[in-house]
Amino acid sequence: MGEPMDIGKKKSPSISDVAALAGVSISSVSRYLNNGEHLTSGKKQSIARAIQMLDYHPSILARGLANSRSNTIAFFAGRDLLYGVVDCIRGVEDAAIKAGAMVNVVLFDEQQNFDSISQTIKSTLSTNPLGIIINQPRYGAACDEILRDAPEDTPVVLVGGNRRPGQCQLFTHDDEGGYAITKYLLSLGHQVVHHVAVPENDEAQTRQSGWRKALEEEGIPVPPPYIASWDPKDAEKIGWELGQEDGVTAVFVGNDEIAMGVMRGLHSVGKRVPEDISIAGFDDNPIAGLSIPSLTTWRQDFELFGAGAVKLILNRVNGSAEVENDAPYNIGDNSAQLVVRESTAPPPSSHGSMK
Amino acid sequence: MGEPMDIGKKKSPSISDVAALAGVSISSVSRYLNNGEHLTSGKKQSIARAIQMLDYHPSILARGLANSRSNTIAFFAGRDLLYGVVDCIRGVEDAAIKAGAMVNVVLFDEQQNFDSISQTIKSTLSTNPLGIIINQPRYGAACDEILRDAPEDTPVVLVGGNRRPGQCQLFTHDDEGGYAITKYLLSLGHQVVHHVAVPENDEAQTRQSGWRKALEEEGIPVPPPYIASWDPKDAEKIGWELGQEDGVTAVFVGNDEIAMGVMRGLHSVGKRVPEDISIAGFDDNPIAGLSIPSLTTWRQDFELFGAGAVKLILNRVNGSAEVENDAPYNIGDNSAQLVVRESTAPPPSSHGSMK
DNA sequence: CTGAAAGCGCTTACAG
DNA sequence: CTGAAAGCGCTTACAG
Repeated sequence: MGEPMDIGKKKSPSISDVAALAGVSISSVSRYLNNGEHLTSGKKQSIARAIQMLDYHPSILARGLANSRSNTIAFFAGRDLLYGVVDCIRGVEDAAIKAGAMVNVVLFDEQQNFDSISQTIKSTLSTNPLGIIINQPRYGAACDEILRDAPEDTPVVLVGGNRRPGQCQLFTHDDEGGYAITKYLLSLGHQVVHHVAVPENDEAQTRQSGWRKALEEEGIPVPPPYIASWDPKDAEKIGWELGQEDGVTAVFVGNDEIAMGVMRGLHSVGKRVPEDISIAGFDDNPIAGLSIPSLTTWRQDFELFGAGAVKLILNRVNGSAEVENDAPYNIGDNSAQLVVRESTAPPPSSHGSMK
Repeated sequence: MGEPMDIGKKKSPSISDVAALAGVSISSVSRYLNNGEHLTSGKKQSIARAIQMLDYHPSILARGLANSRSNTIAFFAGRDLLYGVVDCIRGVEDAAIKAGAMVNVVLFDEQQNFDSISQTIKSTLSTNPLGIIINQPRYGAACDEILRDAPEDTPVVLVGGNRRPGQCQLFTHDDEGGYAITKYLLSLGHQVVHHVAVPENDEAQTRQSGWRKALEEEGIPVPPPYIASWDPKDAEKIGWELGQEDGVTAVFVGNDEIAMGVMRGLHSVGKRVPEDISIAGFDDNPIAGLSIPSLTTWRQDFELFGAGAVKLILNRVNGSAEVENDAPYNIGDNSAQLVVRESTAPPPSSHGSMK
């Protein structure tokens, strides 16, 4: 009974197998696994050897049950997975794996009925996650639900989205980027910079607010921004309009894909980029380097972002709350920067200024 | 002792709370949860009500432990997440949620040392997943390891990648697509179609083999394909070369992003697309509609693909093996199709054929 | 149809 | 330092 040489190869070894092989109690193995304290080095060694020989891996399930704290980080995001989110997930996965944790990616369909979303959230939470990351919580209801259901001692980190007072929340450099890009365009000699905004709530810290600030600083009247949708066709239409408007020589577009759509619209009315009109995007989506012309844009390191969220969770779990809940937090300051490519240039010879 | 009115709001209710409230045994609640058989309708109702009132959700952890089968599907993919994989994940998530299952997305870094990957795999498997999906197993070692460690009764579905005999494996329509695109280009009047291949093993059923077949069918000598890397810069260089070669009027490129790189190279030597050279891509990446000119390409429904993988797993779990392990499987035949856009046209007036 | 009991694999006080 | 025991929340034979 309990011979270590079973033939049925697939039943994976449990902690009791290890204990038996090492000749110690289950408790000791557990201690070894968790911190290694209070153990004779002799026992330590034999346990280590047993684990080694058996190729033992603790059951995440059992641990989670016993601990009421599983070794998993729940990552929630909308199913549309806009650019940036994927990189963020990658950053989360990498950081989690390094810390020996798993990631549970949960995508909720923002169109879906709330009940279904709520079910998913509750099931996920029944997993006793170590911590929770919510990416770009644009869909308020789902975010609310998660926040409501999460146990009080489970750290939650929001990434992007509207500011939610009282929550630990990471922000991208949207405002800073919008400001920098606009400044750059002005420095090229443009009299004014127009803006095509991504569909988002007009909050204080956005690409749009950065653009606005840069203009106001120079005393330039702020033209009404165009509001794009996520549909590229709309972007084309906007480009088509912009191309026919007078005095437009520089446009800062809220993201790279929309910028490409705008360029198509411009092209359709015979405007050249950057000879006639300069275009700048945002994000540094890999495609920004592939368009003709390639796009000047603002790069952000979303992987670093995801990694940062994991770090915050781990810190909290370990008791050190590096960030106050009520203070938004910008991460990785050296990871964001202007990337100048082919789509921006000085304005066409500036005769005829309307001064 | 056991009053249902605890104030501490966050401790979520367990099956015993439900049993107590409903006035039945835990076993009965469990039966209700699992199939609803052998229960008086009276009991059923009171259990239902109790679940309702308590907002009870079974613990995935405990279920997984007790069942040696958790309600989770493990999805493995390389961390680079090439286009298509993200859509596939989405399809997997949707289908899983509909079936009441969770998805555990695990990204392994193909550069990483094998030990680390192996650890991650074993931890994931310790979760007793319902089934396993491995996306594009390009990194053989990781795939081998998963296959080795997976319990025999856990269904594994491979998505794409090199054919692994004996495994249940889903394939995209690469061969068919390559064939169709090449045929289309020939039908436009081009004498020959060149090919820029994505970096992949040259197996039987690829975009490249489809291209080859189409050419051979017409008795056209097959020119040596260019082999691209995943680096767009290389694609530009290839475009630059192609633009200077004689007699090149049509190029089928193995994926949309690389096609955009090729177009940049062509543009840099003054070749116009499609007036001088027709370009076709592959995948119907959203960016294919945004380039100037927009790309003719071959669309595949990767979401359907992911959903198909889930369906296969669920079928197996339920005992009905719809697909034989030793037969590769193409899914969703009506989901793949040629998409004609602006980048393809008849060849420039065909005087001077080298016949 | 239904309940008491054992077990899934671990952790955590509790006694040595 | 170390082990026996109870418990985490569920499921599954086993007896009614």
